[in-house]
Amino acid sequence: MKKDMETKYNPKVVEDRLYADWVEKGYFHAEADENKEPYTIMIPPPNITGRLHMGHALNATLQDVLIRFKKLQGYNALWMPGTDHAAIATEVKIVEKMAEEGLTKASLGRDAFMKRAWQWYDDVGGVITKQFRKLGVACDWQRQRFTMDKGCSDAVLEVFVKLHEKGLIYRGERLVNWCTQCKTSISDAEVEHEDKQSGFWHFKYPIKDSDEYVVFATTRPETMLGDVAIAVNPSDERYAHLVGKTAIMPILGRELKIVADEYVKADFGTGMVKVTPAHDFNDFEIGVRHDLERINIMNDDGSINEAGGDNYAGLDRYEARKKIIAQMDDMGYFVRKEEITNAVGGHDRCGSVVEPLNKLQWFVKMEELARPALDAYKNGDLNIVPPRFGKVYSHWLEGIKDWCISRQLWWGHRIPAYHCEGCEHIEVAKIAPDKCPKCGGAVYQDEDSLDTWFSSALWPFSTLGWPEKTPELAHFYPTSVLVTAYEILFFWVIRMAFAGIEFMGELPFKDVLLHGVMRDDQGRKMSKSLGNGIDPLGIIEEYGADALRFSLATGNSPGNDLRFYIEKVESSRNFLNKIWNASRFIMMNLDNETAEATFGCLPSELTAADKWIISKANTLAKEVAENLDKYELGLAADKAYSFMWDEFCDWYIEMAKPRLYNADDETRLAALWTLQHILSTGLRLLHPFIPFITEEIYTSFGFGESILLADYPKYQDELNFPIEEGQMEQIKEAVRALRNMRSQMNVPPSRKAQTFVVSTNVDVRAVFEAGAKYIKSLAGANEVIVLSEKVGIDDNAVSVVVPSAEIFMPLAELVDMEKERERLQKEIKKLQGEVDRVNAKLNNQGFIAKAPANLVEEEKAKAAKYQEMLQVVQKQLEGLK
RNA sequence: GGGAGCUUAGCUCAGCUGGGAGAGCAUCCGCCUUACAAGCGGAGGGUCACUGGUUCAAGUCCAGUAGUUCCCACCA
Repeated sequence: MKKDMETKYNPKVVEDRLYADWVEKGYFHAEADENKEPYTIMIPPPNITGRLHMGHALNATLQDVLIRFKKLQGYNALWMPGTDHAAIATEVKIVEKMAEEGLTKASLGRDAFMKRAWQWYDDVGGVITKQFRKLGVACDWQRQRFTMDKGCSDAVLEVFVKLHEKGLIYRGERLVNWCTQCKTSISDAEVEHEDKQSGFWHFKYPIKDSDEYVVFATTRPETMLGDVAIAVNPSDERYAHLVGKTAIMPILGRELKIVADEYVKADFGTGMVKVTPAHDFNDFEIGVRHDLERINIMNDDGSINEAGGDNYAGLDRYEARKKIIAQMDDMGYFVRKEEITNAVGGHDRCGSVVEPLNKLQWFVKMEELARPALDAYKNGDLNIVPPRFGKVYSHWLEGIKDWCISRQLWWGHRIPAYHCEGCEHIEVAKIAPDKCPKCGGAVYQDEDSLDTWFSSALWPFSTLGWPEKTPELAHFYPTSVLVTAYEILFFWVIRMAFAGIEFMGELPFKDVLLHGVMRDDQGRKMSKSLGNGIDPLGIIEEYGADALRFSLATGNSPGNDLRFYIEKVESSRNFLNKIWNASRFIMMNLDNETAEATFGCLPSELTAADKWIISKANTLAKEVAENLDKYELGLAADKAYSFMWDEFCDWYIEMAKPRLYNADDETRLAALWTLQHILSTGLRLLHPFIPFITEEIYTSFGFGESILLADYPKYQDELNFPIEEGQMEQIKEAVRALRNMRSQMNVPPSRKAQTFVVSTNVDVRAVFEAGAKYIKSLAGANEVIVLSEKVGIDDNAVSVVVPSAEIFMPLAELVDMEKERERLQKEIKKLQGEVDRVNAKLNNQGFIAKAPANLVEEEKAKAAKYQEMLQVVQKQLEGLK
């Protein structure tokens, strides 16, 4: 059992070995078992194109803390891992790679492209999950899934067909957000609006058979090629006479209806709006109301098509813009240019400006699906942490528009719709029909694929086997908590919520824990484009996964962004080393015999110090578990940290030393027992945060086969020792006071002195008799004499006061009486401050009358205590004079 | 145009249901005390952005102001 331990903890030699061991022993694997209570987390599946970044590290750490915590608590804990096919992101990468070889999608063809894409998946799709393992995540890798694997794809088909049957999926011509670079439609959630400085060009169009003009302004002059009308507000008297007349778009000579529509604001701009139904969402609506033609003037790549006329066809949209301005100017129809800032939509993947284009696309009707997801939140069935994001959730659902789910991509789930070549019929089915069920004509599958979030929305149940009724699905669904960044709320959380309700009949998770995004040390969001990301793998290489994890889990609260500081990792590393060395110390003092002897149950000869630390650990266990259950991971970690370092290492271990070093001490075994008990408790409490080092130490001591098989510490009444806690606090206070005094008086640590404790209280004297050894070892006393009155003590001894006792340390030759007076005066000032503050409270009639009785009593006790201490110090000062 | 967050020690941040302001890092002083110098002991440092309100009591609850960050939004 006894092992030699290095003076410094070296994660490198530990982490990979332990992780392989955990996986091999199947500790992360969970089977459906109706006799156990499940605890389930579905990982937010990382993109297969991705590389591990700090955001993953944060996200994974939080989930791992929760999973390990619940596992130790005895739950049947399942953390389901997997990856996302990331339709656009992946396809873009593959296309880029192909371009290097001079290939294009068109030249390769769909089948060959897909073959290539799957090859790429086989080659690199597993990289990200390998990287996750370095973090120590307790994922059930046997159950790893991929959004495009057979099961998940079946679920996608099932959902598509079912929603279609219910009439919730439809195909229609609508304006969609179109990325001219990726040449696909994208959803509203994928558009990022950014305020940009933009030209605001004013033009006039002549009115037919009149010498009047309509004057309007636009930020996108190229869309004038698609103008079909001019609109004014119906109540705008200035233009009432124009309604019904016809304006002329001079470049194309097209006739434009002048219509009245409420959408137009009379007091903005000129009060006249050009209407381009095929290229603007509002104009589209106006067009519907007034039955206007939709003239599409743009190709998929953003260039102008033949509808724009011979002079413009083929020109890029921005070239066309310049040319139109110039031509309108030449023709005398340009009025002026202003500058305004307006929100320009860009594609969140490639950044290029999104064009609203009129396209035939597939949509999910959202209203009916959104309502129950909204109700679930309003009923309180969905607990969002922190709660403020609940408003964001409900606001988004309330204003939700139909979801454009078709993408003009090949990498993804191809839409299970089959078009008849003969009639107009479209057959939606899981299995491709041989021929058209209507007319018997040949059919071909729809070319489009689905938005990547369509499959992610099903993740909580598709990964458990749905639509099959598997035991896993019955046992592990709904999941316990979803942990993700608040950025993903719209994309994913909301869609999982309504998909879960629709297909499983209940929400896919009870709690949603939202965390912030990672920022660099200057507060900038870590991003690829800024190049300010810090590689978690590099940090792990240098400091270990535990240090990284601990630094991510502490000092942070849900929903708040987190700055990455290497100093914080270092301080976490130092903490690990502290635990390591404390363990090493205990190990050094154990031999085979004592280890065996101290292994049993609670020994009867526990001292006050033992009971004090046992009691503290007992309370800690309760608090840490409570914090974790409330997702206060940072608080939980902080508490465990300060207990292990400040209480256990700095006080208890130091107190145990004299007992350990004295072979004759009859409480020696009790100390060894307590050291191990506390160490074991602390390791188990900390294990969710720092799994590797805790496992390494736990097994080195032979506490068990694996800490993963251990029980989480539980609060036990019989381990609660309030009296001993009070006694030890008194000893600690005396030690602190003496140390403080010695430091202020510049007494070298090597200078030991006789120490007298004087108290009229017999119980207090007993406490100090028992605690004498601690005052000796911790406060530089070579002898401690406990007295009931001050006799036989050098008048020039320096003194400190603690509640109910006075302590003297004769340091004659070292003491500067002037300094001592100053010190005592300072002490008096401090105590006087306390007395004043407490008295102010007690003199407040409102406080006495309305504050809780126990609080008033406490304050009274404090008043008495400080008053007494103050008098004692004052007497000491007088004694010096 | 809506909505939300943040403002606490030099820096980065905690502070749960209101009851004597905390941590880490940094700074200063003293220590190679046989687990650990990635350490030990001690110290300094904050009118908790501002104003008002509720309360016996406010960093904490409410209202407003300022600065700052973010999200949503079709003002051409």
